[in-house]
Amino acid sequence: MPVHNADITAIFSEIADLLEIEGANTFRIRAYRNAARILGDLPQEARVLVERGDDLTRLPGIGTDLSGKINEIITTGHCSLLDRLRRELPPAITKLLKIPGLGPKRVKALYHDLDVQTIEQLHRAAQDGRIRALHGFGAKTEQNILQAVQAHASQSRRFKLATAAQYAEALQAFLQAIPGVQQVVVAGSFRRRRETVGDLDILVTAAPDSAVMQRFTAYDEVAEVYSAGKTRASILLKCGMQVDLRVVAQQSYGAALHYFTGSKSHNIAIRRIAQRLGLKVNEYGVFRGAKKIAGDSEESVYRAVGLPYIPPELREDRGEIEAAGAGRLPQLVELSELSGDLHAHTKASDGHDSLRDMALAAKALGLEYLAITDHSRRLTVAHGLDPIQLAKQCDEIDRLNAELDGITLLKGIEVDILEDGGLDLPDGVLARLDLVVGAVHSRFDLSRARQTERILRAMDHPHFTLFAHPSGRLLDKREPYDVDMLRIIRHARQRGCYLELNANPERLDLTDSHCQSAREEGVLVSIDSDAHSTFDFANLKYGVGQARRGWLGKSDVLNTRSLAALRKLLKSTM
DNA sequence: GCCGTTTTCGGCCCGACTGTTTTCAGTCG
Repeated sequence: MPVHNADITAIFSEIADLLEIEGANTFRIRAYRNAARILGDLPQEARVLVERGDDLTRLPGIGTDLSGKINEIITTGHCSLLDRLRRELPPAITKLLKIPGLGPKRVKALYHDLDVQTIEQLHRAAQDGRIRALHGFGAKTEQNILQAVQAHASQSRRFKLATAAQYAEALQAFLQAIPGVQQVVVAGSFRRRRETVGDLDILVTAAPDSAVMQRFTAYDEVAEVYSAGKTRASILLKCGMQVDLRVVAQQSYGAALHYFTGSKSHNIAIRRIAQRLGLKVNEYGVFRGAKKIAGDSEESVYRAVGLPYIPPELREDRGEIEAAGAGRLPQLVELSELSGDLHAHTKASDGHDSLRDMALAAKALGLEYLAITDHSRRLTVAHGLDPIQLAKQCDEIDRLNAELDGITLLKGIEVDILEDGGLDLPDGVLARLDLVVGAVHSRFDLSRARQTERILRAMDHPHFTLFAHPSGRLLDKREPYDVDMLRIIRHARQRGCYLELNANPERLDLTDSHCQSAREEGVLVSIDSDAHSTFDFANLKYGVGQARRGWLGKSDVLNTRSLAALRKLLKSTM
């Protein structure tokens, strides 16, 4: 079995957990966590880098020791340090760290004094009242552990961005209406537009005498209050989502927003730079000694550490700080820059609205063109179109285009890519279309080699334009199929075709890192709604968020082109 | 364990809240 980066990440994370329980040097532990993160974010397999003879110590945070361990893992599939740690500590003990309120010190005490090794044993010890007797523990802590263990089974889920948005917007409106409240911003991974969010982080600026904390903890959707102080509170909503609220004075708005937006590793990197400059960054501002020199705006925070403003979507410590320092930050694409949408359905297949209604809705959004791409015949559950039905739809589009002003419908199809890489409709039929969107809707289980071959062959088809929802994943429901995405991206480059970034919040497919790869390889990405009703065009904003996370600028996105420019590009691929 | 415009040692991001203890350790974000 080849070793993937995810395997190395898992090993380093477990080492960090076990070292922490052992009471090792905290900076050594941090080095392993840092390395796990670096491997997790790496766009290429470390195995490939090693095979190519690359020096892994070029990666910041990887020194000779960790580089050696990565080599050991790739070669043997094991890490001797982890093997040793597992002999010294019970294997299930790191699971205890997942219980909120339990950190390494408490886990160590529970193990040494009560021989608690598993969550089941922890549950029993708490029920029996044995925990309260330990030094440093008490009745309240024992009670909290018991509750946390019981909640643990039902929790630890992440919410899709669009789901989180519903709760976030309601809470934002609620908080904004409280007297004394000035600004309310949903920060955290929500503001960074991650595809899923674990909790909501809300920043409020308010007058010192505002009742925002009392009102927040009394919000009628609150199931539990975890903590509530003067400036920070943490609650659980009835839907199972945790919300953290932070209140600061208006003059700290920028510093607090920066701090609360994260990511954690981005913030750490910024604080490190500040430190080298003799500055201190916290949520109240940027300080030289006791003197505050910045913090009213995020721009001022970045300026103080010698950097231009970095958009939230890029703040993952994946090279954005270096790019900002070198003046190489991309100008990220905006929703308003989309000129059209190249993937939409009507009630001819599995959509809900007519051609005309879809066209008018797209026009109302300010789009210049909309490609109609209903399913092809093989997808019977979606009432896919056969050649005759498709020809009829093309005639209808011609009639509508003659009639409608300000919006142009493009003739397309979302054609099934068959198991052997063929397309579900004959060449002669596809030739009449403006674009052909190919998609995989079956046989998700093929091996990596066969699935990749299948898609490459489909792209070789003379009329193939755009590869839809390239990984096939459904967030929380279906894993992506196994493909060599880099090969697909490079093949698209050779063939002159394009990749879709499907904006449906269930998909958000391409991933951010594959968007980055597409950009680096010079393959344009089309941000499409995959709308099945007029309402679904609203999802384009999630696609744009994902594109921004993938460093895409206007010029990297196919459907920022005007209709005339798009037609030229489409013609050159045919 | 990593790193260097303080460079091979001595640092390593910073603050809030809780519970236990009574001045602070542990945990979390």
